[in-house]
Amino acid sequence: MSIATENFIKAIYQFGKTQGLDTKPSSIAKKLNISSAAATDMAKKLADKKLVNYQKYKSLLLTKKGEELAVQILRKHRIWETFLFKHLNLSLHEIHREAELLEHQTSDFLADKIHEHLGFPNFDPHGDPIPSKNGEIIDIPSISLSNAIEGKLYKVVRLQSDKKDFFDFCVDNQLLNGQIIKVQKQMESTRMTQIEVEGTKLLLNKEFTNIINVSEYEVE
Amino acid sequence: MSIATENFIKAIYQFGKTQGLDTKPSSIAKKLNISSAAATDMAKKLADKKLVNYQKYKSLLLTKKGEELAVQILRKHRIWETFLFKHLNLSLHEIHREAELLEHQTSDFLADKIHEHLGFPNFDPHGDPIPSKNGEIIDIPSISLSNAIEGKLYKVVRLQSDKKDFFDFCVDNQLLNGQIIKVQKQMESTRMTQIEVEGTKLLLNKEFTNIINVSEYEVE
DNA sequence: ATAAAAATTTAAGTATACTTAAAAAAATAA
DNA sequence: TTATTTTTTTAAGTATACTTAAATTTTTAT
Repeated sequence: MSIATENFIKAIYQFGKTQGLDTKPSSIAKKLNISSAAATDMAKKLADKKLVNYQKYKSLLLTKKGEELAVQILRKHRIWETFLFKHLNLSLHEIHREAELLEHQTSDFLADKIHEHLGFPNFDPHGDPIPSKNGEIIDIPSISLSNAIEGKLYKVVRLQSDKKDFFDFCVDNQLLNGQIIKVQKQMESTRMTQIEVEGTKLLLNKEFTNIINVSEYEVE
Repeated sequence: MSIATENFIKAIYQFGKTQGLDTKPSSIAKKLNISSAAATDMAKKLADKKLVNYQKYKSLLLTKKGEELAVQILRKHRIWETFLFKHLNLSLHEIHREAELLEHQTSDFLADKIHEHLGFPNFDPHGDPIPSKNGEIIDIPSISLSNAIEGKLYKVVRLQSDKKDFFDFCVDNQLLNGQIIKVQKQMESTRMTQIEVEGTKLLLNKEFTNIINVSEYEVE
């Protein structure tokens, strides 16, 4: 499978499955920086290969085969991220950038070796689950910080972004995986969220809160 | 630079520089499992990009720019090999296979990080030098085992092959980098070499001795 | 419901990286 | 030295992965 194909399949999977976004060819095109025409073209080719169900003017759907492929690419991506973070001390932003390249040239054999070397982790440094060899994905229920309830305590469980600015801000403000935070105010009109992290007040806009996933924190 | 381009440039470099072999398009084609026509085609394109000097019916020569590119790919290859050998315990055969893929998707940034993590080694597990960032290559003078002199002691300094059978044989017989061996007989007619390794006599044909490089061992 | 706007697809064309088959040049052998 | 063999190149064609521009379909707004 070519790199272009893998990235296309991956984009459909991520938009559809994990982000609940539209998977029309044009949406995928935007994500991959190619023209809509190129995306339609690719969609048809992938339909020939039974990786995608394609119907004119409709959203793209992965077949079972297509989804299995996507999950294995994701597995390699997240194994690399975990490795680069733990052993080479790269930042959350850097690991994504490098894993994005390496994932396409990683044999199943090598992915398994690295996973073993890491001690078979189930989550990557972003808090995203590492799919198993047979494609199982552990789901830790979490909600977007933008939907959290005022006054409650939450634990940060996922930081889903590939933007350097975002990660720099998170690191600077201790907004990292596992961190306990308190949601102080959800401001409906401005769609901003006020939280408290280690005694510091932070006012976050929706761009940020959409990307931070949290789970309710039960005080023992 | 595409993967095809990188592999082409690398093949010219290795045939010409380190193996003293012919670098006509057809030789490169054989190595890369493509047709001669495709190789001629590629040679012209690389000439346009000033990576190769191309003259009809002549051997291919890398320009300065082409050689610099080849050396940096080699650097990434050997950094990966060293890493996969040291940290993931892959065999000499496996590291080559995986590095062959990873080298093309490795940023300069990542290569440097891995190199640093390894403690800036100068040689890979095959005994081949890791080029520096500015392209310098340490040359340890060595000769092919096929040219070694009867009765003398030698140290194995390089195992240059990418074949599993070869490495399995070397491992089984302690023919590894750093190993001290004694050359007992060079048989002119059959072109075989008899050596002694840790008390065991081995009779090696030219296919093997060509690939094993040794340097004279001075007894203290 | 229909016209205008927006999105999507089709069509035509390009670059890369190949293929096979033919033509041309170089190497070799009588 | 000339003919034959071998090698290399050229020519024509294919698949992938794109592009822009035109045509078509869908969506939205009135």
